[in-house]
Amino acid sequence: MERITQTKPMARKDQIRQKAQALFRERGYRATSMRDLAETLGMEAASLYNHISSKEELLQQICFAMADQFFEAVEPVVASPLGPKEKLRAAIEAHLGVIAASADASAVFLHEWRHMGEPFLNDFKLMRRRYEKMIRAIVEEGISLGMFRKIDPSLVVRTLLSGTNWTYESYKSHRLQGKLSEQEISEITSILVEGIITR
Amino acid sequence: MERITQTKPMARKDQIRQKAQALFRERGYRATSMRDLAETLGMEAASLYNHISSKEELLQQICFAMADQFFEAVEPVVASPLGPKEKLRAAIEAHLGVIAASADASAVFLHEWRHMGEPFLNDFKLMRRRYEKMIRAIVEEGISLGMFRKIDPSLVVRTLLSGTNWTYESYKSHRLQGKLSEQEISEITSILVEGIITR
DNA sequence: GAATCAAGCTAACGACCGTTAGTTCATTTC
DNA sequence: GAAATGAACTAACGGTCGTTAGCTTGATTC
Repeated sequence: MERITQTKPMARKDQIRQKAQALFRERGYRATSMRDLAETLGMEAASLYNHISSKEELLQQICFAMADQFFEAVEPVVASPLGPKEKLRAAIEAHLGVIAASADASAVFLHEWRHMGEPFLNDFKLMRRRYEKMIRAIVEEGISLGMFRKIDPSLVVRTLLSGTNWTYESYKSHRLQGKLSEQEISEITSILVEGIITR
Repeated sequence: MERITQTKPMARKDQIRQKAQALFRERGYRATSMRDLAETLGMEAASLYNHISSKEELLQQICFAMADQFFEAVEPVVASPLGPKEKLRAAIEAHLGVIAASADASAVFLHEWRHMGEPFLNDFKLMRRRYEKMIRAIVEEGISLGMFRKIDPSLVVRTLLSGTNWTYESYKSHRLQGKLSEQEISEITSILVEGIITR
């Protein structure tokens, strides 16, 4: 029988990562100690190092895994044949969908990335610039077709993305409370997109 | 001759507060040590305690001073006789003006408040709720007059405020670079407000 | 010119930090 | 059943943290 690699071996590490996401989100990376993290997992701090190699590795994996998720959700939208208005709307809904699917990790991605060391920090900044550039391209196309108002596209993109960045607050880990409905996600998108459409 | 109280005595403490704002913003509260702060001021960490009583006192004063500034800027707008649309626009421009005037402290206000201890933390949360309620009243009035789209007002307010919260990034301390112009502030406001107006 | 005082200094405290070393023990593998 | 492995443990390391105590010094006050 062939070996099915890493079905159970990964389980414990994933538990650690999940708790780390929750704690890094709630208290911040620097204010979360390895002893705190271990305690929520019912183990000693030193035991964590059977599964991970450092605290910062946890942060890196959380941040870059989320980056991948955002790209995987938005890139297909950008490549689609939609018009600028529908494309921008779909891109923002995709962005919001990723946050909704991984609220804890998204909060870490949005606020704790700066505590990574080099060279990861620089990689992260470059990645984020690439992400904004991708969305900016939609805005620029919309402007050149006269469908969007003539406003500095990078200013527009920052305002759009920033306007979505509170939404993870609606998803307290493990709880149903406050979860945003499909309609609410659609409304947030609408507020942001309608603001830049020519009338 | 009458004593003019605290013209120079406050100078050093204000220097400390200003450097603390810059460091707390750049590195985060927990990642900034009192020794870091002292070094940027050319003194030893212990000497700071001739002027302040604790690290957390610095954070509290920064956060609550900014809260005062936001209220002082926006409350007159709310009390004014403007219609909902103009009132909301003026409120957001006032909010952006406060951020522009104190970028470092605004960044701390927006991101580092959670590191305050009780009871200050709870006071802060109540204050913020009051601020959002104040702006929500404008939105609710606009909706009831049919001038704004029928969208959950607290969702609207969170999106509006969140959409402004990236702007401090344009103001690197002590540098002219990237400063937002009056027109850009007006454009950001326009994006956000136009998105909720009925058409 | 003596006294006061603001504002710096050095030294150090106890607490906590991330991490390593070495051990134990149950489970899995051959 | 012996050997190997995974995953936990205890103990401890060197470092940094916020903060305090006590001292020095130069300027100000009376």
